Amino acid sequence: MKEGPDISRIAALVGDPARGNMLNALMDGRALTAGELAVEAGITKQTASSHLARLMDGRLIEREIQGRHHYYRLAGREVAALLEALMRVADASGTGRRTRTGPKDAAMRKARICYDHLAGDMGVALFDRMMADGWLMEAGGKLAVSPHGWGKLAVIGLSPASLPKSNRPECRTCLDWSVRRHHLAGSTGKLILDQLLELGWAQRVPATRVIDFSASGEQRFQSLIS
Amino acid sequence: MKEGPDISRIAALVGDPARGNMLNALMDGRALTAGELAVEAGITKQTASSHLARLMDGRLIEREIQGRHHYYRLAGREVAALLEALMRVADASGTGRRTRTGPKDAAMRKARICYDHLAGDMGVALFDRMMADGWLMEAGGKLAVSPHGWGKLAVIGLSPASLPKSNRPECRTCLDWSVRRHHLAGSTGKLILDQLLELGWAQRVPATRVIDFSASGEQRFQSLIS
DNA sequence: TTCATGGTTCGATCCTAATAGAACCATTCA
DNA sequence: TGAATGGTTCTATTAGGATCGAACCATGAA
Repeated sequence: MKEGPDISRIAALVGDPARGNMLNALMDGRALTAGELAVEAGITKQTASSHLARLMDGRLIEREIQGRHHYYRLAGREVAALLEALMRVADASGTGRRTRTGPKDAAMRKARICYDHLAGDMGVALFDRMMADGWLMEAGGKLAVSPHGWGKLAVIGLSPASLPKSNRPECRTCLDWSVRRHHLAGSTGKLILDQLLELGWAQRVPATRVIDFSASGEQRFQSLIS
Repeated sequence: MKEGPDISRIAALVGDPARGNMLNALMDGRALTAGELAVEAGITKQTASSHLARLMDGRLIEREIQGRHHYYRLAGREVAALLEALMRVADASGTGRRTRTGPKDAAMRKARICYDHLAGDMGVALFDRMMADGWLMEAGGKLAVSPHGWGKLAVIGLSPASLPKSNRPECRTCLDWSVRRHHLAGSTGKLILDQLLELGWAQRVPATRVIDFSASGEQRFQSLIS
């Protein structure tokens, strides 16, 4: 009776601290090399290689080989969503025992990248506004940006033509780890974040998932959603 | 460097097959005794007791003691959501290697209980209809049943007075493991499922999470959402 | 070719944690 | 009170897997 449900097979993969660190490092959607991931996890490259092979086997990550560099990335949104769900439970579980919320932690709660879209307080605030003001609409069982919504998004230079041609859902919701409410994911979520960075309203803090808004950028963002 | 992110601490708890089986058994929202969980996991009661202590420590489950019986249940919706997220990834990961979808599996995909609300094809179909036909509305940043929605729900004997007095969110969405789209959770989700069982349109299949609709029950359910 | 760099494979070691036997505690019932 | 049942604690055993040293393979540069 060593079979068990498949959920344990997956959970055990994330359950090792070294692999957890690796997956965490990949949460910003970028692809990292095996060596970088080894450093990230604080282990030697041999050990890292073994872990990466197991993660590949479990289809949690994907590999892209370029020359002698092997780049690894998360296998998809489902995996990112799983990691956020874990953080949410870990956050609830950890309260009361060691809630040492450092300064970087505060920045993470305010605004961060979640796979490829905006999360944290500001991500949730944006989504709230979109829902309350009818930026989104129901179309064929799926959620999409309404004409009114596109009118608003035109302010930051976006139009329906900006959407990539793919079968990826236009709008999705993603449950926020820190705020515990939904924010916007899907291709529109990615589109908006990309544009915020493009406009210089905010920038990524290297080696973290933090999104740092400039003073004027945050001001403009606030006026956009008010 | 044996610290690692907290996500690994939680994932490792689910990562053991015995604990995974236990949590899986608790996914139907009921509370089970330590002995029942031991049988469910195929281990002795001593071992089960040790596992349950660890799950308690990680705040994944809660205990309620009644006489000599110790009842365990999932600690909350977040935990149930985590397990569904795991199933979703496990499902995607497992395809291609052993997709032995048995008959019970088909029933699970059609209709099942997810913590305390309806999931599967029928749960998603209900939620789609609710969204498309304006059964829900935005109120103070939260989702709630609209007057029109209550009119529809009156058909199965529900009214706003049916809602329990609690601070639990009235409506929430839960990402469906099998269909990979949202279905309705929250107190309204529980309310509806309870009523469907009460009316005899469907019943639970013992020892599983399957919800079995009667022929006439399914027919009436379909006419409700069409 | 030769050397340096980035990754993987192999083998040996070591440590954690899952497991069950035995004993113990608490509650219910006769 | 004593017997039966449900759970927990303690202990020793055992197995799986995380780890790294060493060797090996592939790519790119000199």
